[in-house]
Amino acid sequence: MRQAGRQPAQLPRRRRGRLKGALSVEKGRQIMQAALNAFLQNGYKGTSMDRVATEAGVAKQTVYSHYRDKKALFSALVAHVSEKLFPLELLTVPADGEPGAFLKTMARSYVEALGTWEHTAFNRLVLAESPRFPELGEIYLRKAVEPGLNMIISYLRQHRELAINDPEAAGRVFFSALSSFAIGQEMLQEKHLMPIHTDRFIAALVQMVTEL
Amino acid sequence: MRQAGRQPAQLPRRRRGRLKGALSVEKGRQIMQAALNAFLQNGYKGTSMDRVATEAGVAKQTVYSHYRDKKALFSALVAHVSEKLFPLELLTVPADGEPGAFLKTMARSYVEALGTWEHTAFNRLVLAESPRFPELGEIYLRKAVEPGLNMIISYLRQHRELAINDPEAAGRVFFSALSSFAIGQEMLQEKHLMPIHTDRFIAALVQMVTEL
DNA sequence: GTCTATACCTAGATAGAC
DNA sequence: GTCTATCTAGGTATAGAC
Repeated sequence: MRQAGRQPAQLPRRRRGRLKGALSVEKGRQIMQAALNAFLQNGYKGTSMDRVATEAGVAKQTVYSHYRDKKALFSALVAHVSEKLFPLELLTVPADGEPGAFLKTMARSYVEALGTWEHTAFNRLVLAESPRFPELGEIYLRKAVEPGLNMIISYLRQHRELAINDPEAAGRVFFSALSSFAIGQEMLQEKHLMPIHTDRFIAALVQMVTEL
Repeated sequence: MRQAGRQPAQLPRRRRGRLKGALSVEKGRQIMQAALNAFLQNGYKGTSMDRVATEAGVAKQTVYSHYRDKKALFSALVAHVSEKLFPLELLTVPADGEPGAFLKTMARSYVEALGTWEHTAFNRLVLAESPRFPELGEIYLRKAVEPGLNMIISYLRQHRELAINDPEAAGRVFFSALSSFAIGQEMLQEKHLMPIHTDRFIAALVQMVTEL
């Protein structure tokens, strides 16, 4: 009797469940996309839940039905970005080839990847909010920094002909220089204020590493 | 007649002006100090004028009598910090000495200077707010980056025995690596998550520059 | 210049109908 | 789950007395 009220097998009116919730997954994506734009553009404090809801084209309460509060939305976004934004394809080490050429190619694609708007904005967000969200820094290091760093270190270690006596430290120097270059050029607009061509920077860096 | 109302020569009641405004300069310092702590700790949006006033031990309106609005206070703070925080003493080039030793010493003091809490917080603030306050990035580059960069470039250029064919690019690499190291270790807490000893990093970097 | 008090708004988060 | 409407706290900035 009571159970009949649920009409478990009848499927009235529409075929296949999620009658009103049919848009749920889609709205979830809209919310995440809106949050992405908003947080990357305006930072954590500068982003309001109102704005996220409006830009996602949903009511604010819908955002709150997907995420407990603002912090939860932000955490979900960080996890999402960390998954999507750092493709590890370019970290594959080719079987052979001249080290200088490989390092230049690798450096160029790294700088290019870091130079996109999304990467720049995300890096900015991580640096800005890491004291308030300590897990941010760790996620960033583990997902974005460490893989590339380990790759370059193992590469330098394998190529004995480079005669590098501390590959780990050398790898860090290499990686640090590239990061700082990309960050400076994009985040601080050095590209306009004190520009230097990417190829020239990379050439100098690679020369230092290879011609020890 | 009308002018007599101003009592220009009489000095009634107390000697030498600023009767109630006697604390004005002192309060100004308190406000700037409070603003410094607040902005460096919590960022622009995260800092309220209420909090600045409270921590300065003055009324909010007093803050507004010193600065037109929040943006003006922030700008004044940036100018203040840029003046105070970057001592150029350590940028003096010694007459002679072995290049490797000099570069190591210079790198060490640079990293040490960047490693203080105030520098870290200020760097964070600049990176976080530069899209909303474009002048921030420029001030930072002109005051904090360019002097040191120019020093190292001219040093590398003068020491022909290092056989560096592009001193400007090499200087940038040197500086970038140091900045990124300092930023990573402090701002992202790499010192805890993927630590490397400063001396080891610097040794590798200097070796790259000197043993081309 | 400095204070107390307040106007006005936007923020995050919730209530209740559907 | 989704919407409209609303609560409450805290934000920037101002008014007016002293």
